[in-house]
Amino acid sequence: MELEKITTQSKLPQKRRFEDACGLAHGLDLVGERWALLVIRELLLGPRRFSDLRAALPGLSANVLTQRLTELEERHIVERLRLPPPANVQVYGLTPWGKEAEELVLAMAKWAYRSPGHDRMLPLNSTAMMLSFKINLDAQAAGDMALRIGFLIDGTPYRARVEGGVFHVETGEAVAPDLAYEGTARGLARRFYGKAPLDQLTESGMLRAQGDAALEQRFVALFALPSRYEPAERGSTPTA
Amino acid sequence: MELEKITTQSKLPQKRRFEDACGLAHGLDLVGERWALLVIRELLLGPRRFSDLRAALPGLSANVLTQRLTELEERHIVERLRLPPPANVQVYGLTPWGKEAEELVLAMAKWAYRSPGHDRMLPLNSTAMMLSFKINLDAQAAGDMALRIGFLIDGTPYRARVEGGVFHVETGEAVAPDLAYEGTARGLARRFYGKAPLDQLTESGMLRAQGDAALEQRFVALFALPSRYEPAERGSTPTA
DNA sequence: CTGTATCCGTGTTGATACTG
DNA sequence: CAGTATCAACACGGATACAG
Repeated sequence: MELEKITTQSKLPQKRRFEDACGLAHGLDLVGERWALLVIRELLLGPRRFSDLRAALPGLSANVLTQRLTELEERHIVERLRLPPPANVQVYGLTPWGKEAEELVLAMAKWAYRSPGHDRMLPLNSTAMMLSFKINLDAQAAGDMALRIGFLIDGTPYRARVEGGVFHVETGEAVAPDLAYEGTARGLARRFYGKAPLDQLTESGMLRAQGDAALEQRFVALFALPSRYEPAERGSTPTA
Repeated sequence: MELEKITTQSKLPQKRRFEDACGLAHGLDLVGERWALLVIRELLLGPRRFSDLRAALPGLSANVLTQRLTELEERHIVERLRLPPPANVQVYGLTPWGKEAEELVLAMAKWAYRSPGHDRMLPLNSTAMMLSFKINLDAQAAGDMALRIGFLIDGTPYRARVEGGVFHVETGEAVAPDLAYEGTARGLARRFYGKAPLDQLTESGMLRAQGDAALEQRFVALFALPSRYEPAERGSTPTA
C-alpha cells in the first residue's frame, strides 16, 4: 500500500534547530553547521572572494560554500559587498557582530591547542597562522613592547602590530614596519613555535625576514604554544 | 534471506576530519559534532548520569548520546566515573581539560545572545540558566560584593557565589546561603532578565526566594542580557 | 572568470523499538 | 536504568552543467 506524502509541514523545511533559549544552543543554530566557523575564520582578517575562500578551505565544495554563505548572510553574520570599480568584484565580509565571533573562534582554538590528540605539524593556512599569533602571544613577555610587523604569506599581505600585550592583525600592506616576513605559513610555524633558526628557514626557502635581527629574536620569543593536557592514567580511582 | 551483510569496510571508517593544524579546525574535530557542546554544557556544573543527560537534552536520542559520550571519552574530554556504594552508579564527568572548555562554551553563548534572531523566551533548562549567570553578571555593578546563593531549580540543587565580580556555580547543596531560590528555570529567567516582581512569580508558583528582600533586589540588579545586534538596512537585499 | 544549481554516491544523524 | 539495533532522512563532497 502506498502512503501519500503527508504534508503537515507548514512551509519552510524548518531547519533542524535546538529549541532552546540557551545562548549556546542558539550559537550552534547559527554557526554549528560543518564548515561555518572555518568560513568565519577566513573572514576574520578581512573580506574575501568566493574563490579565495575555496582556495583557503580545500575540502569545502562550492555548493556547500554557497549554502554556508547564504545562511550566514541570512543570520546577519556575513554580508555581501561589492567593491567599487575598477575592482568591481563581489566579496564576503563579516558584519560588526560577525566580527565579534572572533572571541569564540579564538577560545575554541586556544582550548583545542591543549588537546592530547592535536597534531601540531599538519599543514596550516595563512589565516590560521595569523590568528594563532593572537592566541599564543605571551602578554607578560610582551609587556609594553610596541612594534609593527608586515607579513607576506603565501602571497597574502598582512599588517600586524603588538601593542599593550595584544597582537592585532588584518589583511593589507604594512607601512614602514619594524619587521617584515615573507614566506609560507609553515615556515612561520617552524620559526615561532618550533623556534627554528631563521637562516635555516631562509636557506630552505620557507621564510625570509627583514629588520633588526635582535629585535626579530625578541619578537619570536613572545610566542609559545600552550602546554598539552596529559590525561591521567585510568586506574579506577574516581574521586567521590 | 535477502542480502548478506557486506562488510567491505576496512576497519576504522576514518572519521571525517578537517586536516589542518589550526586550533579551530582541531576544536571542531573534537566537539564539532552535533550535540557535543550541549553535552559538555550539561556536565560543566558537575557529573551527571546518562538518564540525567537525556532528560536535560530532549531531542537527543539514546544512541546519539552514547556515541557522543564515547567519542568525548576517547578524546579525553569526558571520563566515566563510578560513584562508590551505596550510590554505585555510573556518571559522566569532564576531565580537567574538558572543564577548560567552559570558556569556549560561554564565549559562544555570549556571542549568540546578541543575535538578532535569538528568541529569548524559549524554554530553558536549569544548567543553561545557571551558566547564563556567569555570562551576564555585570562585573562593574558587582564590585566587591560577596555573597552565597542556593538554588533548587526543577529539582536540582546548585550552590553559587558572587565574589570579585565573578559568578561561581556548581551542583550541590549550599550551606548557609545569603539568598535561596526555589522554582523553575523559566521563573528565574523572568526574575533576572525580565525583572518580573518576585511576589508575582511566587503567586504563579514559578519562583520562591528566601533572604533579605533588599539584598535580593540588589542581586537581581547585577544581571542583564547584552544588547542585541541591529543589522544595518541593506540598500538592495536580494533575499529577504 | 566568478559564482550557482543539480544530480548522485556515501556517510552521518535521528527516532523507534528492543535487550541486558 | 543504561544502553544497542535497525532503518529512514538528511547533509556532505564531487562532478558537471549552467548563468553573469
